[in-house]
Amino acid sequence: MQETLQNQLEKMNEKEFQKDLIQWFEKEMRDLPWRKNQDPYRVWVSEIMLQQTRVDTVIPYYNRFMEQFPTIEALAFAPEEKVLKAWEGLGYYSRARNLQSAVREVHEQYGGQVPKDPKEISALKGVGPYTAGAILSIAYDIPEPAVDGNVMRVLSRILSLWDDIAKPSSRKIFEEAVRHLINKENPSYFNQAMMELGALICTPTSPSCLLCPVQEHCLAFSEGIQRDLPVKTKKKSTKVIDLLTVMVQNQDGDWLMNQRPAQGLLANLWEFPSFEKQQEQESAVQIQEFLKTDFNVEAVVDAEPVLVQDHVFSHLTWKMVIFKAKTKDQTSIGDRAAWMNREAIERVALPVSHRKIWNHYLST
DNA sequence: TACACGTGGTA
DNA sequence: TTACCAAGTGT
Repeated sequence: MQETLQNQLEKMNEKEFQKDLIQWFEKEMRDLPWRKNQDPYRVWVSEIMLQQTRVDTVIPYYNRFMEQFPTIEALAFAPEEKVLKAWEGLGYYSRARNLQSAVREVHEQYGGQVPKDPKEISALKGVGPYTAGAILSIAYDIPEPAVDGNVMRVLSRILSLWDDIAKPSSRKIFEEAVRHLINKENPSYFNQAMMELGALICTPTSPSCLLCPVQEHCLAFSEGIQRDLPVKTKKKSTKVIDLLTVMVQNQDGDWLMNQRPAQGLLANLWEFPSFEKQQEQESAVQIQEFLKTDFNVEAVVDAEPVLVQDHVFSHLTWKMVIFKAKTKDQTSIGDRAAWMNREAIERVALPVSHRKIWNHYLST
C-alpha cells in the first residue's frame, strides 16, 4: 500500500465514519427509480446510463427503457435499432450496444443471472471496474469498491490525498482506500452514500461542509483546504471539423439517409449524408460529387445553405453547413443508405445534431 | 498512458 | 463565452 494512504487511514475512525455516513444516507437519499429494489438488471442499466451523465438527464430515459425492456430477456431479444432509438439523445452510444451485447452474454452463458463473481462480471462488455463494483455491492451486497468521480473527490478530501484524480493510475489508490473503509455489513449503502455525498454535499466547487455528516472525519476540512482538493489536471481543447451536410429529396418526397459506420463516433446512427469539407472547392460542387461518388445519386444542389449550426462534442466540434438538394433517382448504392419517408426518419436513431436539422426542417 | 467517445447544464 | 463538468469504458 502507498505510504501516504496508510498514514492517512490510520487517522480515521472507520466505524464512526461508516455509521455517520450511512445514517445520513438513510435519512437523505433521493427517491430514484433504480432504487425501487435490488434487481441486478435494473441496477446494471442505471449504472450504464449514469456513466458521465447527470441523474436528472437519466431519469426519463431510464423509466422509458425499463418500460420497453423490463427484463434481461426483453433486452436480449430486442432489435438493436430499438435499443439505439431508446438511447437517442443520451450520448456515448456504444454504451447501449455494449449493454445489449453483455445482456445477451448473460442470457446465453449464465442462464439470465447476472454473475456475482468479480472476474465474470468484469468480463462483460461495457462493465469496467466502477460498474462491476457498483452492481456487486448495490445488487448483491458484496463488499467491492465502486470508485467513480464522486468517490475520488470525497476521499481525496476526507483523507487529504493529493493524487491527481485525472490520472488512471490514481484509481487503484482510491480503491484501496475503499477496501479499508467500506462497511462489510452494508456495502450497498456505503458505496451509494459515498456517491450521494459527492453529488449533494461534497460537490466539486464550494462543498457544503457545514451540512456534511462526516465533517468531523474530514482531514481537508480540519485544515481548511477542501477547496484545494481534489487535484485534477485539465484536458486539452477540442479540434474543429468543417462538415457539409445535404438533405436530398427524391420525387416521392423521400429523404436520402446514411447509416454511420459500426465503429467510432455515433456508430450505427442514421444521418443526412455528411462529409468533411475540402477548403478549396465550392460547397455545392463538392456535395454534388460526393453524392455521385458515395451514393450514385445525381442531384441538383441548392446554391445556398438552408441552415448553419455548430455541434460540440466532448472531444471535437462540428461546424455544419446544411444544403438541400433534389434528385430524380430512386435507388442508391451502399447497403448503409436508404430512402426514408417522414415516419421512418422519426423511427430511427439520429444524433442530436441531425435531429435538430430535421426538427428545423419540420418547423419551416 | 492518452485519447476517443455525446450531451445538456452551469459558473 | 469558454471551460468544466456528470455514477467510465474501450483501445
